[in-house]
Amino acid sequence: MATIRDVAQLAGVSTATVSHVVNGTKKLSPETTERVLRAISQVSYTPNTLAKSLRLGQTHTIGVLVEDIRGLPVAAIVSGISETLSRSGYKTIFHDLHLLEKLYNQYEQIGTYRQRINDGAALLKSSNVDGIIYVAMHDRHLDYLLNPMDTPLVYAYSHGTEKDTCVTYSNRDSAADMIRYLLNRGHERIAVIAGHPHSYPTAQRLLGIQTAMQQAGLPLSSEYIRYGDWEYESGREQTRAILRLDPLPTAIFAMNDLMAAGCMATLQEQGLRIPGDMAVVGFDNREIASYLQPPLTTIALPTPEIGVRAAALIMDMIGSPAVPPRREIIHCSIVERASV
Amino acid sequence: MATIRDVAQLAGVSTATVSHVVNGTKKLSPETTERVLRAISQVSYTPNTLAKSLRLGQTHTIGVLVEDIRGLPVAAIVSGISETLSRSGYKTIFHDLHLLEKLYNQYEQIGTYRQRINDGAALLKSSNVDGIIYVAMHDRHLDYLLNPMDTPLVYAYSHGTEKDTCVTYSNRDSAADMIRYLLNRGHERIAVIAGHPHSYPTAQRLLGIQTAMQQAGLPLSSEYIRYGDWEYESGREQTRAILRLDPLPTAIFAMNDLMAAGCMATLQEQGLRIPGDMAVVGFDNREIASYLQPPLTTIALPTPEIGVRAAALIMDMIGSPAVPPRREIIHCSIVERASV
DNA sequence: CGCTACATCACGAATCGTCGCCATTTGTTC
DNA sequence: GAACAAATGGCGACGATTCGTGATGTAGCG
Repeated sequence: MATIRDVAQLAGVSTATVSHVVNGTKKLSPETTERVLRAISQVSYTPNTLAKSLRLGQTHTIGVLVEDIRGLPVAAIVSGISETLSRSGYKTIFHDLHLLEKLYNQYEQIGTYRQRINDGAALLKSSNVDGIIYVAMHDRHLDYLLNPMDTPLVYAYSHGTEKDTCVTYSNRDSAADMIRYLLNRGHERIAVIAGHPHSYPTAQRLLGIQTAMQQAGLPLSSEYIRYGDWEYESGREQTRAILRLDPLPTAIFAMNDLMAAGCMATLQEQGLRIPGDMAVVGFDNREIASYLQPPLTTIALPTPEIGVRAAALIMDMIGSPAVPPRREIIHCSIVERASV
Repeated sequence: MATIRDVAQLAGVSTATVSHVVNGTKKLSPETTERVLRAISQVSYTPNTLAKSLRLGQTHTIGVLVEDIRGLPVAAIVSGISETLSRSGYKTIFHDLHLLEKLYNQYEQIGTYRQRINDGAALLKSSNVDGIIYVAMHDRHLDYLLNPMDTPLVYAYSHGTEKDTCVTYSNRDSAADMIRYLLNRGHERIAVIAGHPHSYPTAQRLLGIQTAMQQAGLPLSSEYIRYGDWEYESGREQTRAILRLDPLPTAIFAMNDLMAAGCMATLQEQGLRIPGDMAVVGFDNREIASYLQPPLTTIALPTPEIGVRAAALIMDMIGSPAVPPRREIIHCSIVERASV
């Protein structure tokens, strides 16, 4: 590999001059510039990033710390991050925490979680990244990224604490939007299959649902709210319970597509037609939503946008480290299919 | 940040000695070692990776060049790569080519594909990676990674040329396995919904299917082989065509889960029961397979293993660059569900 | 014409933090 | 006292940037 010295020698100038030509740091006479440029292309010189970084103390590299890339939203967010970063000449160093592994979910080895996260952050820091983006779907790990960072940090999807910069989506407003969508189509008795009762998204979405119902002057009886665990099977169970309600709702809002799928299967087993006898909507817009029969109307997570914004924010923070924390909340959109 | 010089000064030794303690490069007296170690923890010294890499010409970093992280198998492979790499102390620098974008599929801007891929490779090389893993689902871009690499290169999932090192899965044997599986359950008339007629996986899988049928001494009439385009809708179309066959097959083997889903939907619309009237199997084991009614029996891609092996190979190649190209083919397994 | 003043342009050398060759010191043994 | 082993230190190199400075040319002015 050719070095700056080779170029300097060939062009008959000093390395300083070559550096200035490459970086446009100083005005140089046209002839010199020309000569250097020719030399550069002759030996096909590329500046050594390592040397540059060592000297400058900047690597133009962002660490992306990821809960688990196998999580769909995570992959889509990383996609947005990666694109934005590389457009601006930043490199992405990727570290997967593998937090979705069955093993760890089962045993809830909190200590191990914390250790993995902090080790990951340490690894990234030891790679001299200019900033870190933490991408996680679950908020329960958030506390673990504890030690105050000297490196700029942005949370993508998850929230961090009030003092952190984050980019996420709106649980409340999206749920409210969906309710209004159903209301506009004449559904007044709406049952809800919520997620885990104590989880943050469940609470927020419920809030949005209540708000929207109240604004419409409609009651939301607690019998119409059933709690699942985000899994397919719980969608089935809760639907069976809903079918024992009297009067029956005309629409069911499941808080994710998996439970919506379970709901639809149960409904159809009972001989109910969708959307004729019962409308069903979901949340997440996972792949499965478009392949259900009928295709499911649901809420699309703004995953690429989250990535794009997170990348933009981290680059801002590197430019001016003293900016106050920002919290961006991106709106979700409703994907209309055929289940309403 | 503390440097090696700070440690040396505090411990009253030379930087060379500190270096030897840190890297275990030379035998040193226990007292000196002890003293240095204490100094290290006192100033909480961490070797500067950048300086080390510059000096040694090795970054302990692997570039992962990815077709598009939003592709499911790609994400799972990257997951395996990342885990294996970080276990061995390697860092992953990630570059997404975004090749799944609608825009580019529509216009087939070949020039742009090639440019993206080569730019990506150049970017990684300019980051001084020790090796590159190229992860792509489609083989049609393979030619584009043209310029002979001075950097070790492994293809994961896709194949490269004969002279390249790659890790992939077995199309032929897996398809043959699936046929035998059906045969063993008494199905003798098996229809196939293949992918694009000229694609590599289609050809290979067809080969496997023919072999297995021949070995069983059964005919495979060309009428029983229909070509789709890997998409859901084509699964529906080809199933309609299959239903006009006489005699009707007793099982349908779709070459991916999406087409299998379309197939099942059409079958059920026609009042056929699965697996009672017709067995259906797929290929890929995408998420959707487990949520179909009935859950789909299919072939699971060994995606994490591909990643793990690719990572292992690239590390081998860095250790001894002169090893001849290796081609590893990993077996797929059948995931039994309820559609047979 | 001769001298100073001032741009303009390019260079030298130090610096970033680490490692490894080679040399030197110290201690041991015959 | 020579020979040798063990332990440690000095110093340059990796490749690029940057500050201060020197060389050169030109204009202005008495």
